[in-house]
This record gives sequence, C-alpha cells and structure tokens, in this order.
Amino acid sequence: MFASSTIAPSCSPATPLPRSPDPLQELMRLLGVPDSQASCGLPNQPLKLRLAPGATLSHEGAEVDFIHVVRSGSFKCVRVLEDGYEQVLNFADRGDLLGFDGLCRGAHLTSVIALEDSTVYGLAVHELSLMRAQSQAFCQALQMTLGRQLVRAERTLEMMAAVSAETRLARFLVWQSEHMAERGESPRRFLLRMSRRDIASLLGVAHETVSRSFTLMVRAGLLRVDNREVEILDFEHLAACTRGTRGGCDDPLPRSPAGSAPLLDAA
Amino acid sequence: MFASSTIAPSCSPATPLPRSPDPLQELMRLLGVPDSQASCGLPNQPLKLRLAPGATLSHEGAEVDFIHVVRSGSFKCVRVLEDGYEQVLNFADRGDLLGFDGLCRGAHLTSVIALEDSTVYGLAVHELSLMRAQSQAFCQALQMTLGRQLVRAERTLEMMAAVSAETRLARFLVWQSEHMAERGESPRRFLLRMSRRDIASLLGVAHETVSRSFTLMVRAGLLRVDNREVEILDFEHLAACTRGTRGGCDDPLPRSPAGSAPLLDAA
DNA sequence: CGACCGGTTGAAGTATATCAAGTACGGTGG
DNA sequence: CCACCGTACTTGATATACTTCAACCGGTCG
Repeated sequence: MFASSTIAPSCSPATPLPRSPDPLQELMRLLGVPDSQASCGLPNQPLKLRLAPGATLSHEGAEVDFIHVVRSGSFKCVRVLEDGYEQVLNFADRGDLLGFDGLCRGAHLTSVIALEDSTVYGLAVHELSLMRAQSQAFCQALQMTLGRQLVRAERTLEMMAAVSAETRLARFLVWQSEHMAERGESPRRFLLRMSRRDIASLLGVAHETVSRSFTLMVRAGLLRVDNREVEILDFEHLAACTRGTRGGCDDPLPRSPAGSAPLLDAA
Repeated sequence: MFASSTIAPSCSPATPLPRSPDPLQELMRLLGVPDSQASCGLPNQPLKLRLAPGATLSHEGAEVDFIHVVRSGSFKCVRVLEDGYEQVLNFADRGDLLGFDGLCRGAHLTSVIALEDSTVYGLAVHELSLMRAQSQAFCQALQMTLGRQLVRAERTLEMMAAVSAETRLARFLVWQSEHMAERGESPRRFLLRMSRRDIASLLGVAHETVSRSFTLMVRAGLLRVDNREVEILDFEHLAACTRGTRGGCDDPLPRSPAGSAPLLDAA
C-alpha cells in the first residue's frame, strides 16, 4: 500500500502527437549532432509522445520496446525498493537518453515519471541496429549521449559521496546551476521541477533534512528560496560548501538562527 | 602533502606488451561480441598495456588519447577533491570500459589506478570513428558496453543511497558476490582487491565504520572475514541487510558482543 | 469546506564521524 | 638477525549531525 501510494498515479501513459516540423532533424539536434550531418538518411520518423505530470514513461521491470530522448519537460528515474521506499536515481531533461540502461538487461531498470508536461521521442529498439547501419552520425551521437549519461551518473555519485547533508545539497544546487547555464538559461535563478522528497531521495537523506539545509543556507545568505524557486545569492560561499567531503563545510553554516540573517522576503 | 600521499606512487605508467594470440578477437570477446561476428575487419591491432599495482592508467584532467578495456586485473577510478580526499567513484575489472566518460569532455574525469597486476587494451580515440565505420559489430558492442557501465553506475548509486552503513556494506558485498558469479567464480568466497579505505570512500562512510560493520556482520554469523578475503555464510540474512533503505536493517545486527557469536576461527 | 499534499519546524534518540590508541604485517637498514 | 618504520586494519570514547516522530502551515482539489 505504501509502495502504490508513493508511485505517481499511472494515468494514460502517453498520447502520441501526430505531426510536427521535422522530428528527425530535431531528434538529431537533441543528440548533439550538428545540423550539417543530420540529413543522413534514417528510415522512419521517430515516435513523439506527450506525457502529463505524474505519468510514467516506462515501468521498472517492463520489457524495453523503445528508448526515449527527452524533447521537453523533465523526468525522474526511480526504483521502488522492497520496503516501498521510492529511490530516485536520476533526473532527466532535454537531450537526455532514457531506457538505454535496460537494453542490455532486457527489462527497464527504473520507472521513469514525468515531473511536468513533457514530450519525448521514442526509438523502437528493433530498429536501432538498422539506424546504426544507416547513419554514422546517429551512431556516433548515440555514443556521445551515452557518454554524457555516464558523466551525469558520476556527478550524481560525487554528490552523494559527501557526508554532510548541506554539502550534498550545495553540490546539487551548483550542479543544477551549471546545468541551467549549459542550456543558456539563468544559472542564478531557476525553478526546481522536483519535490523536496525527490531531492532528498536522490541525495540519500531524509526530506526534512533537505528542508532544514535549505533554511540554513537561506539564513546564511547563500540563497533565496520561494518554494521550488531558487535564487543563488552567493556563488562563492555556496561553492565553498560543496567542498569538504568529510564533516560539513569548511566554514560551517550557523546552526542557530543567528541575529543578522537575510530572511527570504518579497521583492 | 595529504593529497600526494593518498595518490598511489605514479610509477612507470604502463609498459606495452609486444605480441599475443589474437588481440582483436579477445578485445571483441571482452566487449561481449559472440565469436561468430568478431571477424569483421577492424583496421589496426589494439594496444596492450600492462600495469603494476598502484600504477595509474589515466590521470584526472589529462587529455583523452585512448580509451581502455580491462583485460585482466582490476582498477579503481578516483577523483581527488580540493581537500585532498580521494573519492572512489568506481571499481573496474575484466570487460569494463575506461575513459569513455572523458571523451565528450575532452579530458579524463577520473584517475584510474591499478589495484593489482593488470592488463588493458587501448583504443586510440582518433581511430574510433574509423572502427565504428568498419565494424557494425564493434559499434554495437561498444554501445552495449556503455549500457553496462550505466547499469553499474546505477547500482553504485543504489548502494550509496542507503542511510545505514551496514546496509551499504551489505549491498556492496552482495553486488560483489553477484559480480563474481557472473564471471563464473565463487559467489560465496572471494578476495576483495581494494583496501578498506577504498571501500569506505565508495560507500561514502569513514573507513573505521567499514571495519566496524565488517566486525558486526562477522559476529552476527553472516560472514567470515580474513583481511581481504570474504566468505559469505548466510546469504539469506545478508540479503535482508541490503533491504531497508531507511535506518538500518529490518533485523538489526546486535550492537554489543552478544555471547553466542561465531567468531572467525581457523578451519 | 474538509482532506490531502508539500513543505517547514521542533524535540529526542541514535548512528556515525572523529580523535586516538593499539595490533599486525612487510619492507628497510643497521 | 633484529630494530625500525610505514601502512592497513581494528577497536574504543566522545561529540555531533542526522533520522525519526510529531505538529503545524499554506496551498489545491474534490
């Protein structure tokens, strides 16, 4: 019962969108192929899917028929453990490849759940080798994307490796900030698409601890936080918090509500 | 000083081995290609390297000239953090792909250090696209291997996600056991190639805590431990310890040296 | 309106980091 | 050969930061 309550309600999994400008070209662009090479003849058009928030793109344990590339929106990749705890293993958004990890195992290793209105391209697994054969560019792009996923996983590991909860959260935020910068959005002010509970799960701490760490950082003047909207005020100090794998930051945040603290206020 | 003392002495990085039976075929087998398809004409022979324990295969931050496939022995992939702490991100052995994560970034993201006498095949990066073009089988094998690496990374994440140190260690051991089984060695009794400190780093706990957890498990009769040699006595109970992400195992190990405890003894 | 969900905050117990000492092993040099 | 040192591992004592349980607030939805 707990397990089923933490899993998002599995509404209609996905509804296909009929037409679009040029799916294939867009897909290649998502995979990081420069437009010049994108024209290499791939056989079929990729399938485009739309998902509502909470909808699941793939189910843990299900057969892998498609792999997906995120076109818009964002997702969380989770595994439900025996005790019903929903372990978040990754967040994914534009350009990320989903489901490939399950390919070598035959079955999906994670459930992928949309965090907002999202669209993805689906590539039929049985067509993959054909596509590889037809397009060198595609083949290489796929590998590069896989490499990026690997880098991402390492980054996540490094995040969880810190012992202190504040350090973990600081790393998460800096990582998010860089992620936003990479796609041309503001690295200073962004919206977290996931709940505190999801962040906590990825970070491997209790969700209350995430809340507290946020509060601590706000009080220290590093951040301004309004629900899921985050503004980074002091990059310098935040970066300092990401350092120090062992026992907290170099310059630990004040534990008690020290007097002069820039509370979150209306602009 | 701390940093340099934790990094293994960078002895002669690697010495090439001149000849061997059929390197290309063996390389393909390592990547998981069935022998039947392995003959597809690849241009050049892969480079074979031998490394002594403590030797570093690649340096964090160095340019990526080669990617490597482990032929024998084992490695740890580490990143040295600003405070000099050596963060272990992965262990690698036979069949594992090393250095690919750095490809999309241009520079190695981790230093790779041999844990024992080891050999690897090196593939020149500038030849990769050529090899891809020449051999479909190679191309596909590379992708599958990348997929496996991804699965591995997820597994590691799941390991670190547990809050309790015992749970983490239990997952690590079960994972190791499965790993041994996959390659046809005994899943019950095996030799850990890495130090307690390395394990602790991967698990994200203090090395003293790893020691204590081992002792606890031995006292509970789950294991027999002799230095780096581990024998699993009670798979059932060990598996129970891997469950329970939150707060320890279902059936917590006795904290105090409870009277009837099967100590490690000579056979 | 009441229920529920997401988020925040408080209080208490506990697991783990940290500091520190002590053992065992292997290598090195006298 | 033995003293010496460094490394790996273990074990103990203490402090602290985290989990957990609990209450509370502000939204949204039926």
